Amino acid sequence: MAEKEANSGQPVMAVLDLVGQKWMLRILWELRDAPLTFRALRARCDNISPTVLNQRLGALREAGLVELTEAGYEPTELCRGLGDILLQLTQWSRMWAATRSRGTDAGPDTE
Amino acid sequence: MAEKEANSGQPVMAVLDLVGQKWMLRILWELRDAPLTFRALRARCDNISPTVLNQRLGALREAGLVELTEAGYEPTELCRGLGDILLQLTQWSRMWAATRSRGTDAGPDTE
DNA sequence: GCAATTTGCTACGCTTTATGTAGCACTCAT
DNA sequence: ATGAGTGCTACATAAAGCGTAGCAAATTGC
Repeated sequence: MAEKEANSGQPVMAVLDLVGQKWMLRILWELRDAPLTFRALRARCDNISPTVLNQRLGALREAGLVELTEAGYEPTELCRGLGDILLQLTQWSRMWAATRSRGTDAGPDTE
Repeated sequence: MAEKEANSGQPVMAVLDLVGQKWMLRILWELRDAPLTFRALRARCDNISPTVLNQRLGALREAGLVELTEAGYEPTELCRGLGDILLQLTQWSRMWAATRSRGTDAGPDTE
């Protein structure tokens, strides 16, 4: 089916707006495995500024994608599908990196 | 923790850095179907500033994900897998939007 | 009780990035 | 030559992010 709807109002636009923000994908990706405390998550995210981290987490919580439990911040069940997509992104990135290194010879591959 | 500063060298980190930039996902998403000229792409992206658009396109071209042909900017074959992932993101976003719209008052979370 | 530690999170000054308008150099059709 | 299209740049302004410091609350140990 052809998607010819107007861009405005489309769900994907909201998602792109949300997830397209800086650090957003990284945050979700870091939470993919286990819950992390605010500080641990911050440390994983290259010591992102706590101001921004809190803004992002606020947006994610409001979007119902992340929640703060006793164990720390963790993705909700609703976020699971998004996590799968991020996993595919990870897999694709390996292929992409391999193709890249063939062209520019960026060096050894750690994974 | 399994990985630490080795994150910096992981392919997925490079991808997250690249596509995690503002407008990046949107640009790739707008190019999903047909090639677009610089100006058309700009118009689709809510009239993004040409400065930023050019920066992003430069990064995408350098990454081998987008190229400028006679028809305009279009994703490369290498970008195809990424496009599929974005398509899944689109599908997921519909489910997400649906859950959101009926979940505003049906949430067990009370604050 | 009291101090030390850890939690989520905020304040604030500074730097980086994005915005928006205008316009350049070029190509092509008229 | 003129006009309209192209990709792209300059520049001043506004917004966003950064990084350090620190707060209030909860927990732990003594």
